[in-house]
Amino acid sequence: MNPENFIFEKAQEAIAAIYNTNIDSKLIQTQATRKEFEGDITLVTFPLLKVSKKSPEATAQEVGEYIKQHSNSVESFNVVKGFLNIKFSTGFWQNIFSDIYNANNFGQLPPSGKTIMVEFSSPNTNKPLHLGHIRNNLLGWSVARLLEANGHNVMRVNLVNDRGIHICKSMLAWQKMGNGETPSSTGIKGDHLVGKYYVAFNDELKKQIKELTAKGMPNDEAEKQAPILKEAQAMLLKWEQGDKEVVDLWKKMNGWVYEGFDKTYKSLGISFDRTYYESQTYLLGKALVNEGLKRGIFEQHDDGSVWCDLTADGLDKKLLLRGDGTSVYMTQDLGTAHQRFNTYKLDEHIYVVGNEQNYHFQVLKLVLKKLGFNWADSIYHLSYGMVELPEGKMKSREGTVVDADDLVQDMYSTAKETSLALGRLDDMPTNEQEKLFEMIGLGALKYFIIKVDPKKTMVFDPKESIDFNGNTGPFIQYTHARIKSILKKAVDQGVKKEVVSAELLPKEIEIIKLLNNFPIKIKEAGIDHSPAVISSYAYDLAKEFSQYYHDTSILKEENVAVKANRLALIETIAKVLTKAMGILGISLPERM
RNA sequence: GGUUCGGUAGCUCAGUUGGAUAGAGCAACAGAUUUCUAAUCUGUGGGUCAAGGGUUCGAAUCCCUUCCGGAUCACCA
Repeated sequence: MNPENFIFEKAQEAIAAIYNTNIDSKLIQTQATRKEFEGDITLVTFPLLKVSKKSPEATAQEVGEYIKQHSNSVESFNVVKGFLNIKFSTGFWQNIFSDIYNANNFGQLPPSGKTIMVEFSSPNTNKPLHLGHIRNNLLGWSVARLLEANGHNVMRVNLVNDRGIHICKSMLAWQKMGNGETPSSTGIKGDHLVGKYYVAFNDELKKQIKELTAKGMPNDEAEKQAPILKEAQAMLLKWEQGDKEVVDLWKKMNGWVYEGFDKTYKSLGISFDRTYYESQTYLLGKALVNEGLKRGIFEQHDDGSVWCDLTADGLDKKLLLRGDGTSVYMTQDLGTAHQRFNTYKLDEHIYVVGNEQNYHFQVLKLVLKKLGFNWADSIYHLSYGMVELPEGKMKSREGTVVDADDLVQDMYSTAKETSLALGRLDDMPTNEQEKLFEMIGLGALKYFIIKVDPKKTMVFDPKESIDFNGNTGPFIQYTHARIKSILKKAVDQGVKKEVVSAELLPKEIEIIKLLNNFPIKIKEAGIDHSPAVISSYAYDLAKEFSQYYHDTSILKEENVAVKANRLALIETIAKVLTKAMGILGISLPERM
């Protein structure tokens, strides 16, 4: 029995008995008792005054007395202003503790039967991943884990933007000045090599624009007339016509990029159930639009282009098909959403995409709704803010973009340095050490990013994120490792661990409360799609343990029963921490 | 300008359906340790919750206005 449920029932019972009336269950408001007062849970009596027709204090007193008399789980109660603080008996907490200790896979909610698709990452194949992508990937990944903990069947998908003018830019630059360079001939990672030529293209473009304006051409005209841009556009046309030479080059260079991406994903601990490519999906949605046009939902302009009028909904008119019949971004997204909901019978579809596309998703849902698809309401845009550096925004032009691979490497090096300096890993084989440094470095990075509310613009300070103290991933990892080590020692000593009916310290009750909250937190976080809830929970739990351990050196305890109880408690903490760390993606290798 | 999301300690961030004296970490200062891993723990200082008004027993939280910042408003994706 949960404390909340208990009070909920008892309070209703009490009010029915004392005031002879049934009240709306919404009026029963509980909260955890604040630390400065005695008690475990608090009933707020202000909403009850209408029924009791008495002062807050008197009402609290009456309800408290009733509950105390009619339950042996309540040890005592006190009244402060309008707040009724109730303290449970030790036995009550022991029961809860015992239930959690014996539960299998605590924190894993029962199967919901729902299938949820999470689309995230969605890179372009013309340049390597950077810090912004990292936020996207980490969010997508942990939301997927979180939803799995909620019992849903989750599909992780990636939609790679592998076509379009920007890809042709890299291709053209490589053709012109690449001298046949390949990742293997240069030793450069494929995505970085292609990115290099994307930059080269832009440099050349800038140069040509400058030359044209020097000859007297207006700037905006020059931007359109630059020969290299014309060439890129011609290349795109050739690609669309299936020109063999262009398509082969496209395949070759994209192949390099995919190899590079695979490495980056692997280093982040991320994978997908399915990868979609825009080159294969960009024609989807046309039929949908044409059907909508036939049904009079959309309108056609004189040039043949098709639009959806959303002005009645406070938005603008949105283009769905160009005059020449070719599709735009929106067309494709309409089509892929339709296809995915049909194929996989999705109950929900989450898109992890930056907040610069808020408008796009607003329109997407609205247009689908207009087409009569009720599942449009099951689309959720998990929108996240930009990542900035302490010195300001990242700007590719100024070279202040933080590259994903560099960052992961940096985190690894720092983790290694710090860990080795402590000199406790001397007996660990080198390959295990490497694995460990990876997870610590990555744990720092992941936790630092996930703990921030997604919709906020965040500042990423590399120095702060690799701190190992305080509210950080490594602190949680370390605490977890510490508990494991204590438990191992206990096993070596042949000490028992079991839940026994011993007296509980206040700190222990606090920990049991926290543990008991875990499934509630999972559910709450799942509804909001917010893994940040889990990160702060994990930190609280780790911190509680640290304080607890500091106060009660467990292995030194002489009373056998108390010792067994304490070991059972910290084993439960480890269990919950393991689950939480799994959701955050910061689990350590077993050995540690 | 329209739409939209933010603004909480010096810095980075929490803050539950509106509840009691708004919390962590970092940084600063002062302490603790016969421990399993000190990557720890305790304490101190630090706040006009952007500003003003409203709703009510009660507001960082809900409503309105203003100020500041981001994003967006393409036949790009």
